[in-house]
Amino acid sequence: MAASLNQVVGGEGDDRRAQLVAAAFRRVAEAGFEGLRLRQVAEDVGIDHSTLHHHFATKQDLVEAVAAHTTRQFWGTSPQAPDPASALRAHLATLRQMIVEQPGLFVVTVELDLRARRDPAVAAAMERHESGWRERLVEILTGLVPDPAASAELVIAAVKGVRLLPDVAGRVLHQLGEHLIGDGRG
Amino acid sequence: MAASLNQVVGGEGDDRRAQLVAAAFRRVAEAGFEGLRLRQVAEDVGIDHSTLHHHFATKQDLVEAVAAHTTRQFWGTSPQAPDPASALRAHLATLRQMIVEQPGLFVVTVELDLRARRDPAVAAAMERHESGWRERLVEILTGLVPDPAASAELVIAAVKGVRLLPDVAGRVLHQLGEHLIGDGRG
Amino acid sequence: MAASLNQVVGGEGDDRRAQLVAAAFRRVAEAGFEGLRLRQVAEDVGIDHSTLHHHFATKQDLVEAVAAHTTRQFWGTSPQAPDPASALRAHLATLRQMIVEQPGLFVVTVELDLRARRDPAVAAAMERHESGWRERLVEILTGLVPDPAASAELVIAAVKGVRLLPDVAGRVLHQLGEHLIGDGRG
Amino acid sequence: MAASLNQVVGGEGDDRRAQLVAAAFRRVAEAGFEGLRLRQVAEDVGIDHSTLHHHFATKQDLVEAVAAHTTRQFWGTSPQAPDPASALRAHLATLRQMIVEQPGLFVVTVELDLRARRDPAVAAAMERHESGWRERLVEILTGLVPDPAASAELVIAAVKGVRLLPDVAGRVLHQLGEHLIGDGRG
DNA sequence: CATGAATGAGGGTTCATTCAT
DNA sequence: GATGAATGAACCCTCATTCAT
Repeated sequence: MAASLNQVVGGEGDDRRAQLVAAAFRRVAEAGFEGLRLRQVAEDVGIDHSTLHHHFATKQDLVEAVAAHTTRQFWGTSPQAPDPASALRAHLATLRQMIVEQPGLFVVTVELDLRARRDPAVAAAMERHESGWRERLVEILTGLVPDPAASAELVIAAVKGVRLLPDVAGRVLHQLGEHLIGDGRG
Repeated sequence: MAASLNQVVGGEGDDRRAQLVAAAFRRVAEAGFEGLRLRQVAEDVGIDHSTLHHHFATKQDLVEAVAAHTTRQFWGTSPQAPDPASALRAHLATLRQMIVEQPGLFVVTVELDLRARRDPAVAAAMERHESGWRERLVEILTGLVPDPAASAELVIAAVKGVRLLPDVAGRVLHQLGEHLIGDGRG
Repeated sequence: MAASLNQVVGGEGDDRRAQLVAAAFRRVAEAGFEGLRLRQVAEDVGIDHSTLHHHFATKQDLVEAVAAHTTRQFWGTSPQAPDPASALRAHLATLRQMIVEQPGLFVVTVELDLRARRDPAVAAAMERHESGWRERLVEILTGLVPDPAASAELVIAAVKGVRLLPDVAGRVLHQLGEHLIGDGRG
Repeated sequence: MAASLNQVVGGEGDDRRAQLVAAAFRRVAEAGFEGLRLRQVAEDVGIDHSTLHHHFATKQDLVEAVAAHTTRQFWGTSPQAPDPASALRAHLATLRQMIVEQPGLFVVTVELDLRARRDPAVAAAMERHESGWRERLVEILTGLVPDPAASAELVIAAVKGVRLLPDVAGRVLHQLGEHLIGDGRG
């Protein structure tokens, strides 16, 4: 009774693992993996730092959970669009909005891209994430541009290039979209 | 004369600094700032780790020197081109070649972009570097595209987005270039 | 009857204790008290490490149980011999056989001897064990050697000295036995 | 000047490594390898615990130094004797005296014997030590007993068996000596 | 300019133990 | 009796930095 009430009311005890991952994510967004300290993560959640090891045996485990948690935040909702052009516009608009509203998410993504170079587990997570994104883009771009695969790569590159710059993301992605859409007309 | 004299007489000290910066640069390229260890840098150069502090009082000083050394490697040679289109093509070709041939340079650049978020000195260096690049791009794009400033931003974004991917850099940058050049005609 | 009933009804708990002691004994034989981990012991038995504390409130309790379990393995069977000489030979042969066949038992004994220096409970257990052994030896040696007490001490020392060396145990104990038996004759 | 004076007067700065090994040795004698703590060792010497790592990169290095330091304390002086019998008596008397006067030395030896089972470096040190001892014993026993090799093994066993018992060491070793010497007469 | 000893803060990790369920 | 979350002390080790030589 008390337990179920606790779950319903507070929900705080929901999942310590999730809390820890969220806290770690926040720390990485602020200080990078370079500045990720297990003691701080535990403190953020309000538990002893040794208790963290009860949920994540090693720091690496937590890092991998952060990678999964980060990539999971993409493509939660897939908006349906009547035509390829508006689908692309919607896609880019969503990304621009995410870049503006959740800058930390993209900071962590860059951190993960960098870490992937020395961390096979993270590399696998990022490749899975990126290939999903690529497929989605190719799907959208098919029928809109002559070479969907190449254009998808261009879109990915442009987004990656403005990930850390909310101020220019809108302009750049809009321009890119119009370029691609206009291209189909030519 | 003065330069060569400088190298002969007291230049060894400066040489050491350059050696240390180069070694640190290499370490960052391999292991990130997260994996940068002063002891290793000193050992790479063949001096005691205490001696390193005679050349760089603090680790931060070395990091800033790495930032300067990194940005300095761009735009060493500015190829002259008869017309804007070939100037842009040359610019992108140069970048593609650098990405392929000096991947470490771009890894460090991403590391610096990330570190710039928490390190004002690095931030200043990167902004200086990037505004120089932007100006150069605007110069090239003027007369070629309707909105040189916006297109420069797009180019920068695309390059940043493929910095870590030598395999797709060529395709993406080529496609972008043709887009921009073709756009001017329409 | 009572015994079998005990096993059926409430004996499982006692079984668990025995299992835990046996597992702890094995761990000490392999890794020493230095490497004794309650979690591993519990895991070896197939229970949660918290549950172990229901059977042994503290690690010290388990250690003392291991000491008791270890000393209990000696002198289970007392072979009857027609004369003192063959009694001594049988005693030494039994020990040699145990050293060869159950090396772990003697490793733990050495561990216990060492721990006894800082652990009064273990010290008491070992003293009890050793005085029983000594009495038995004096009994055997009486009528065989001039100073049974001193010779018993010599036998104990020699056995302790080859406890960890199954390869030389046979030779050494045999030689010692013949020395003692021959001595009586002279 | 000050430095040489310091060396002459206090001698304390003589060798930090030696001081640390001595302190570690003392700790092992008291608390076993199980209770060896680098922080305490450093504190005993009066330096920060991190400084200890400047002299011994890892705990294992210190342990190996302790093993070397321990075995080095044996056979420092080799007393010359006119005949084998008195040579054996002198050898055993020396050992008995060491056991009585330096009990810690033998406690550490037992600890090392035990650790040798899981530590190849320590095992090598102990084997070297023991084979040296064995050779010396064989040399002494040759001409005194029929089977010097076997008797050497018996002596080693007996000594090992009384290492931890200063009270009985004298009696046991004396009896053993007379046994061996008397044996030659028969 | 170079060295090696020393520092101290802090890192991840381990482990026996406790407690609510 | 059994579990899993939590604790806190302690562990070995790392690293940038300082200082006397």
